Amino acid sequence: MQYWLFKAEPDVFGIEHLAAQPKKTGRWDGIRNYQARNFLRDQVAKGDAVFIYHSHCKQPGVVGIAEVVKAAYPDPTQFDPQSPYFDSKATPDLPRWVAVDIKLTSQFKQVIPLSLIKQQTVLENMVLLKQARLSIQPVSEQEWQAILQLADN
DNA sequence: GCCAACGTTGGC
DNA sequence: GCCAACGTTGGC
Repeated sequence: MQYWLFKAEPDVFGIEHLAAQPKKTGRWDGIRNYQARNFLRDQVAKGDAVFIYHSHCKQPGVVGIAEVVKAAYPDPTQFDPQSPYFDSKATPDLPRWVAVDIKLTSQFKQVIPLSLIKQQTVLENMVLLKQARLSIQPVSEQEWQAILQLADN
């Protein structure tokens, strides 16, 4: 089993939206970056554990944990002209982008803020800190445990 | 809202 | 294939 961090903008689709889905399970779609896509398509597997991270908001940080319940499949939004994620170069025969389904398993009482993560020596090599703009990224087991210890519950 | 970092596009 | 122009991300 592998660990991941998925970024979300809470104004668009954040942990609150996921929590409001039936069975707290929803589609993680709209990923339009090749490096993130490759992780999602080739490595993210059913049963993997995911930190949900809120970016572009007042208090950026890790807000909860989800589990991958369905591995990569073609992201339907790429075929939908009404969707902001529509891609005219993608076809059902040659899909370009993928989505996964995740189920919310834990919502932290308090955000684990980026500012706190930055203070941890064990976390200084996190992809989150090294490569700021990657929206799907691997997390090592050591990093996973260190962040869990920062959770207030 | 600003701006640095970095990804993508397209002319040549 | 290079690289300038442009667009997006995301912390602050």
